Amino acid sequence: MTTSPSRPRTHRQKAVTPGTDEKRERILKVAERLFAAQGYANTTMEQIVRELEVSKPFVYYYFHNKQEIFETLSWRPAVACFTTMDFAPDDPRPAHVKVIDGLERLIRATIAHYPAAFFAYREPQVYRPEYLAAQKKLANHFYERLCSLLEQGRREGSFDFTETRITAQAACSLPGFLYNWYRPDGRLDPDAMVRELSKLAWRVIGLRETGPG
Amino acid sequence: MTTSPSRPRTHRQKAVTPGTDEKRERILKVAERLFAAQGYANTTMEQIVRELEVSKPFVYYYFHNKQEIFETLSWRPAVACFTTMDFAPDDPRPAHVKVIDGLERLIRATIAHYPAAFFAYREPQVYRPEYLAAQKKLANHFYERLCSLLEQGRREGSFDFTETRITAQAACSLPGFLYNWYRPDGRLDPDAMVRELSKLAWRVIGLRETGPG
DNA sequence: GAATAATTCTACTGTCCGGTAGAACACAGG
DNA sequence: CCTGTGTTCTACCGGACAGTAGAATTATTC
Repeated sequence: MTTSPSRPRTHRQKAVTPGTDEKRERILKVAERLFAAQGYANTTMEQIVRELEVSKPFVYYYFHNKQEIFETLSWRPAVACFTTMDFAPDDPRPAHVKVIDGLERLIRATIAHYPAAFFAYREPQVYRPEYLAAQKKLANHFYERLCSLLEQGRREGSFDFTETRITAQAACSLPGFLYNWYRPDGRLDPDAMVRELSKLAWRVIGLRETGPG
Repeated sequence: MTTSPSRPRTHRQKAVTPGTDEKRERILKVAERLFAAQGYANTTMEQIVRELEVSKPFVYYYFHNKQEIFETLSWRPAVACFTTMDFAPDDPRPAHVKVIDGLERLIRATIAHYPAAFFAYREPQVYRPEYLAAQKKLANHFYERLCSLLEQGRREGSFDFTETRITAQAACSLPGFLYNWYRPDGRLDPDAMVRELSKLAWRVIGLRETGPG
């Protein structure tokens, strides 16, 4: 589940001329900044091409439409964030260690993918149903893993909570709500922010300071 | 600070004929539902008047424009939520009790004003600068109170945290991020949800189970 | 260097939608 | 009823904007 649920590719993308990826990335970079600052509807293709100093058909040659740009931008953060509770089948660590690790990875991934990581939270109505379905699948997968690990950790005496699902959602609210106050140029550097927020997220799940083992 | 930073009133609103408020509320109710489901840009005045079974000038008689409807809907929740850390000057309770109470009130107010309470989080780019300034003033006021109380409580040994501002933001992320997963018709009734979330928010600020006093 | 394909352009179109002009209607006071 | 004011209507406008037609240009292949 690392490929985007994108539209069927036309002949154009079949021939992957060197430079195509770079041009797509250049478009995406500008679009990301504008979408983040103004929202989807208030960002016009006109603005995007003006900042790129190209014409509209240039962009439409690399993307089918505005929506595809937005979905492309949104997909990578979604995958990065919602796979942070995936662990190797032979990972021997106990559940509570995995949760601690996973939450920190979630927070790190969220900050690493600023600001596109928040697009889906802010404007879910922009996406096609197919995209939303794929994203929901990722999210369900994530929360099932997390809840399962949480209950395992609770049985082992490492966590303390009553409502599993709500506790999971609450812990993930910390990174999820970041877009509302986090600024990359803030006082704390990203690493310090990740550590700080992780500690707070661990409290939500009732992590005992002195767990077993 | 309980009046909206709205446009100067025209002659029309001066004559408050009985029934005017009801009609405004009726419009607001429909608009709130549509804005929540589809976002601001995807909701058309056409849709709003169709659901109301009136004509466009009917709505434009009670509101200057679409934006004013959105701002009106957003303002009441903003006031309700951002005044939850205000306490009477002679309130004798210790800081940690005020914070506990305030956080619970914040969560209750957020849920009570579902879904309009989340409009500003999702589409801040919709508002006029004047509105945003007024809202920011409310928010600053709120966080100053909260941070002040947090540090007071920490000095008294009731809380445990290092970064005041981040801790405050993290605690408020729980209600703030609710729009992403809370559904009013969910398993828990609103009261139970408020209690549950409050307990989790208290953990974020390092509330000691057995505080002094 | 001719032929073909890929890339990028200028200039345009069609649609959607917020908002309005101006008429019609309702209703109060006299 | 007549007059003025408040309310609601039908019908329309103008602008913004996503997306495209078709030509021009550049790269590639033989």
